[in-house]
Amino acid sequence: MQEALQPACILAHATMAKFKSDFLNVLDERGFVHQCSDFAGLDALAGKGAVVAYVGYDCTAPSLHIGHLYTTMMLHWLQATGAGKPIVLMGGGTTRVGDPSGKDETRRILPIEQIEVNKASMQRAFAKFLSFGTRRHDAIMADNAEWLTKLNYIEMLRDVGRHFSVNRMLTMDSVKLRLERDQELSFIEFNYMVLQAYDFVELARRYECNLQMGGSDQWGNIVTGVDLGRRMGTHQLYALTCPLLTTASGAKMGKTAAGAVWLNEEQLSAYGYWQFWRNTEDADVGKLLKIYTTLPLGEIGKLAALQGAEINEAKKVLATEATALLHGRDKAATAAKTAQETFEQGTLAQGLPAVEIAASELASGLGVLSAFVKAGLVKSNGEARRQVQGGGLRINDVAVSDEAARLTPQDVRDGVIKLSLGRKRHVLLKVE
RNA sequence: GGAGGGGUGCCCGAGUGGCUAAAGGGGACGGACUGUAAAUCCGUUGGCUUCGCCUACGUUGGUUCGAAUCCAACCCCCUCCA
Repeated sequence: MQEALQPACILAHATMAKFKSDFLNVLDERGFVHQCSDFAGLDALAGKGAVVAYVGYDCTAPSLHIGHLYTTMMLHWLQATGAGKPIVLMGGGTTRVGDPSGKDETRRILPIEQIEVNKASMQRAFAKFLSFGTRRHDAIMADNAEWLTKLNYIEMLRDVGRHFSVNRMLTMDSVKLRLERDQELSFIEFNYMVLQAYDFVELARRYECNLQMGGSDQWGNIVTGVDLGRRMGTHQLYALTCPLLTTASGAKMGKTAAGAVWLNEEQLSAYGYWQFWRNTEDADVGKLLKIYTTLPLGEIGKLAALQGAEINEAKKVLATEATALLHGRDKAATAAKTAQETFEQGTLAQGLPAVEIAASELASGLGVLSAFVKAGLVKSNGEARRQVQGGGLRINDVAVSDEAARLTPQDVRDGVIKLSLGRKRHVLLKVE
């Protein structure tokens, strides 16, 4: 991962390609490849445009986040390089069971209604990155609830269960870790990999799917599916995983003060999304440009090579390009403009997130503490009070020193009052 | 079913009757320094109408002037035995 950031390596691809197919070359050069069950075999399929690849997404939240987007971009390149057909598999069935991979604790079992709500809401983002339809390489969407919920237990055990060795399952990382740490692994979770393996076979039969992609923590589950396919007589199946994404300083990618970096606008505004990318660490810019934008590698190489403060330009490109892919060029440009006005010119940007308040509320004098709570910048008056003591709150760019102060109509500038927490987080109070 | 160990704040983890809104660490947030970066240093980290009050140490009761700390019952987890 680190080496991939060196300009020399980025340029290397121009002279000698590692694979025959554009698909694998692009994935490899852009940092999507961790492990593959058979590079040569997959390369040949890709070369013929005969790959049918799926990625499964469990419906555990109301929106996709940038962790999911990593693998969605693999499907994107599958389509973009003409290597094959993407299948988005919604885990309407598997989410009812819960994947233990990479988790220390048993996942809360979600109510079915919740899963359905999440599924509907998560699905929306895919169309931004994949083109769906009925032609050969058009993406399709499937839901494993369709077949998993109809399974009959005894039949399942006889047809599928007999191909699984418990001895081997116990050696898989997802299981082994729990056992070694004396952590509970319930039977329902233990069955997750069986269902995921079966999904692969089912997709192979229904749609001639021949490749499953996923994060490196899915390797065990995926190759179990490849194996099951062989035993159950499908065509040859392949496994391909991408590396675990961490920031250069070792933290998990994709967390902000407000939680995960969501793709749906209801969870995170286009401006908030832009800001996330703008605030990445220097050392990650090249890596993220390759994964989350579709800019040509040559251009990325130049941007990532910028030194010192100049790398900020690369971060702006990253933010705008990544936001444009998801929310469109216009919203990305607006977010960039809002950021420029706010941070570079220090002027009042109307594009900042806004919260409405009634004029009457202001007329009678609104306490600063509750104003910040209303704006959603702090959770309680107590937190606001502490932030005042630490010098973290500003009104119209002037630090708040008196926690008993009140906002009045005199504080309104151009119809709004600008509240800030720290240097970066701003909310406008819009007077109705 | 029997014996033992354990359940503490976002997480880990100290704490065996008042000095405990609870040590220490992690994480998170804020400040300083910067480049809306990293690293570093400093501060904050239950709620409220904040010199005070309220709610908190698995649950429910009890002892006591006073309990996270003692007692009882119950729930859950772990280990060994059956």
